Amino acid sequence: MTDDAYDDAKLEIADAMARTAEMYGLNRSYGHIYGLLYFVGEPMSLDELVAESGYAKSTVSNAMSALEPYHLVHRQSSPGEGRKVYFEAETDFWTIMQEFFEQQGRREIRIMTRALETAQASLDDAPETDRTSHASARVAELEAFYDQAETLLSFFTRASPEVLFDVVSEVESRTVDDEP
Amino acid sequence: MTDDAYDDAKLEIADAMARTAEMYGLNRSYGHIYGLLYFVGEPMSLDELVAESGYAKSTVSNAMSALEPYHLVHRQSSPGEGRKVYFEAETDFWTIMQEFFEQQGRREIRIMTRALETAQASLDDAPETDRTSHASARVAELEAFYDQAETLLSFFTRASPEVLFDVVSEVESRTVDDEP
DNA sequence: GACTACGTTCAGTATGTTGTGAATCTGGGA
DNA sequence: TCCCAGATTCACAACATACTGAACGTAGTC
Repeated sequence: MTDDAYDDAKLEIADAMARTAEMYGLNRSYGHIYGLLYFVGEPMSLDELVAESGYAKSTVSNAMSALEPYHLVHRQSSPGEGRKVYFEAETDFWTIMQEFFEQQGRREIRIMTRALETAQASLDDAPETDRTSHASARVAELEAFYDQAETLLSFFTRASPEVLFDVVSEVESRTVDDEP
Repeated sequence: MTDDAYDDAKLEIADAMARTAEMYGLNRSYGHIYGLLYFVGEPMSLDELVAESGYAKSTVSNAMSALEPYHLVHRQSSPGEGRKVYFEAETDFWTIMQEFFEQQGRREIRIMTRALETAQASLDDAPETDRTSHASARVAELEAFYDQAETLLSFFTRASPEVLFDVVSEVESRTVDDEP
């Protein structure tokens, strides 16, 4: 039971990470590999990860390349060990989350605002009818929404967790005070 | 140029929605169809959506079934029109977003906390070694993170946009005051 | 400068997803 | 009750993604 209990725990975490990764649009198995790396806690080489995970080396290599841009893993090469690289799991989940939502949010905002500008321009060119003015209103609504979204996004991706918690507990107590 | 400009705008929006949907893990074409419905602004039947989008009826039907749980579309059946149903796009993006993150966030928290409990139990069963105590620490960190995450999630998915904006501008001005 | 130990890239297979038209089901009206 | 107009379900073809082992490239060592 000695190794097994440890391995059970490891696989439990890796599996949960796999499912979570999927929710974020990342590859299931990349989440699994990240979970192993996170659980073990110390830097591992590609070959160690292969042994640990059972995936092919190419898969693990691709996983690392995919996880790096999100800063979920860090690459470390130690001198005197040739080309060998070690990977370490990032453990600061707040930063990971903030970066993720920053990236995704910015992308969405960019896509939508560009489209909204173009659409607005088209509608302005068209002769005004019921349809076009209705559509213009919709476009304007969306523009307003994304303006607001950008403000909130900037705040939440820049604020420290401490500030966020202060704010929440403050507002929460404020609300309680307002109750009859 | 009359119809064309209107249609250009429509497709621009639909395409942006398609790409955005993809970012949320929803089917690209379902996002496209939602975009059309949103842009047109009035309820449409399946057949109208088929004509509008060019997709097969089964695709549109599946799209509606997929979008309904997120409350992105609403089904309306008017009496005296047989079985015919009309679909209307939800336009309140704040609520949509809040519901989405509520669903996703809860799911992630559930998956992770369950796994963390199980893992903790396994580790408690195992004889204490360097590995297990290290892993226990990791598990505890994650538990702490998800506890905090739950608090923030509850706040952001329940607060009205007005409250959120008040908070942001308040904190923002506070920060400015603190500058030298 | 050549060998070695590694990481990365590549082409192929296996698996999953998307969109379709035909078949099926079902509520409402006659 | 029997149709009919509509929605839903299904099996399938087209397409995309994931994982692999083998080939390749390359930094470091001798």
